[in-house]
Amino acid sequence: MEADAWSPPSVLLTVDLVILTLREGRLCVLLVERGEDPFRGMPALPGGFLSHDCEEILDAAHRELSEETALTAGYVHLEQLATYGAAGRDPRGRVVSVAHLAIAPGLPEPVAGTDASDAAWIPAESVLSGALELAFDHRRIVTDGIERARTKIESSALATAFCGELFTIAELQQVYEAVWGTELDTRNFYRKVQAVEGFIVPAGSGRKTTGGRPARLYRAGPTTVLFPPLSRPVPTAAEEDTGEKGN
Amino acid sequence: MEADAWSPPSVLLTVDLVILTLREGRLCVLLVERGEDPFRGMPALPGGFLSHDCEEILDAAHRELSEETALTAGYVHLEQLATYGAAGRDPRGRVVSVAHLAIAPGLPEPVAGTDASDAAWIPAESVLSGALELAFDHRRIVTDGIERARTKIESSALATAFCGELFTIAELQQVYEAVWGTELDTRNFYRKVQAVEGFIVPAGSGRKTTGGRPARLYRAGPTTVLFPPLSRPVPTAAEEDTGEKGN
DNA sequence: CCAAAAGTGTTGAAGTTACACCCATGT
DNA sequence: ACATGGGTGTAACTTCAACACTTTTGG
Repeated sequence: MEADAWSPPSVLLTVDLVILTLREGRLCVLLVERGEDPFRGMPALPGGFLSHDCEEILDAAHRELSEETALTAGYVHLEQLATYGAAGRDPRGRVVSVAHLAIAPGLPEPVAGTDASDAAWIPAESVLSGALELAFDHRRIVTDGIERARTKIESSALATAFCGELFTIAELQQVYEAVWGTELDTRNFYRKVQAVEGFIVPAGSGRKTTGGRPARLYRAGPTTVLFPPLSRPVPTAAEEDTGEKGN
Repeated sequence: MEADAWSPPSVLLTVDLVILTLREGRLCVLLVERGEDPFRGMPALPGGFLSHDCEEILDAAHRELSEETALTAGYVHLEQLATYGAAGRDPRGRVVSVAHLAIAPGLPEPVAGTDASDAAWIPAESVLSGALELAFDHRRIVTDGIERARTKIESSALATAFCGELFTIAELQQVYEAVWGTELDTRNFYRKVQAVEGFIVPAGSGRKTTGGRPARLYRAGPTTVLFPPLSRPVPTAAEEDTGEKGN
């Protein structure tokens, strides 16, 4: 844009993934232990450089996702989160990272990663509270990702991405409770969710497991925008610890 | 992350700006006519490459903003929007753009840009409707930026960024009506806005201009999150033209 | 006095919360 | 039968849209 002889600086581009899931009713994020030199041995988000010159950013995120989890790509929600490019964030030089948010149904396996030295599901609160130190600016990225999820499940069908193909309303409620860190009234939730046209649609039969009356099964419906939205309960007074309510 | 000899591909990084304002009650976006070769002569978003190796992305956005508008930097809202990096989006090579959203109070001057060949405020609907063809993927970026503004004024104090330091409630209402493309009830809006603690705070005296009872003046308050939110009226039936309601 | 815009009161409809209650299954 | 969780009804309360009405200015 200035003189002809001037040439613009180039940067290295990475994608990082905030992969969220529910394990035993708790919101968890996938972290890997870094095997390479900057921040070696420290937990970090899965991610990496673009693999070749013309790889699409979203494709790169999908590639990293399948490298880190054994997920049949169709059933995972993946969206761009934000871009982090502070000059000093990576000691190797100017590295700009396009962070993505992925939501996966609860994988039973702890996921022994193909690529990374070690991968593990870490409870979100461990990261939010600052108890666990992450490499680079990854704590900030996780915080932003969780905040995105928290606001987005209010008005979009994102919460169903935490469930498998078939789920009960109680399971869906657990998603909301885990992500928001609140408790909801089972009976009101039941109707509120069903009142949203096309959010969830019934599937055939019921199942029981938990030892009461068997619950009906649903699958995600065509609706992506929830109306009316499921609004997060207001924090009644001074209750703002690390995401959990006064326990 | 793979072999030691492999070196990751690098990309060129630009920032692009979706600068929104209100002019005569209409939502407008600032576009420049490109003077350089790719898409020369076509309208495009203001923006450009990072100026030097270690320039912060947000700083670059601020720099482009002040190059294009004569705004006293303190009074402009600026936030990251999203990153666009499709492989074929720029014929010059792999150029990744971090788009930003800026909200400015209505500038009276048509802004003869310092840097660009020509700059003009274009009504948002001209871009949304597709009537005007933009360079690169800039139409998409403008669409995303407007959508962001539309949803964000519901639950954040962003709308005040469209007004000057002092404004009347009627002026604030015009912001909502222009951005959403709907009409609102003056009297309900009046109370709803004041019911949000710390959203707007009164300033000294009143002014009249429009020839009725003079209105009280307000300034933006400390609150950034609006509770309860100002919810966008539901589209009653089949009314979804290009952002305007059936006129 | 009249027009025009600011600001206030009120009412009926709709939504939300809280909780009592019934239903269907395993043991 | 009874414990356990699924699902239904409903009354009290809150919020909201709609619109009549009063206030304050300029001409």
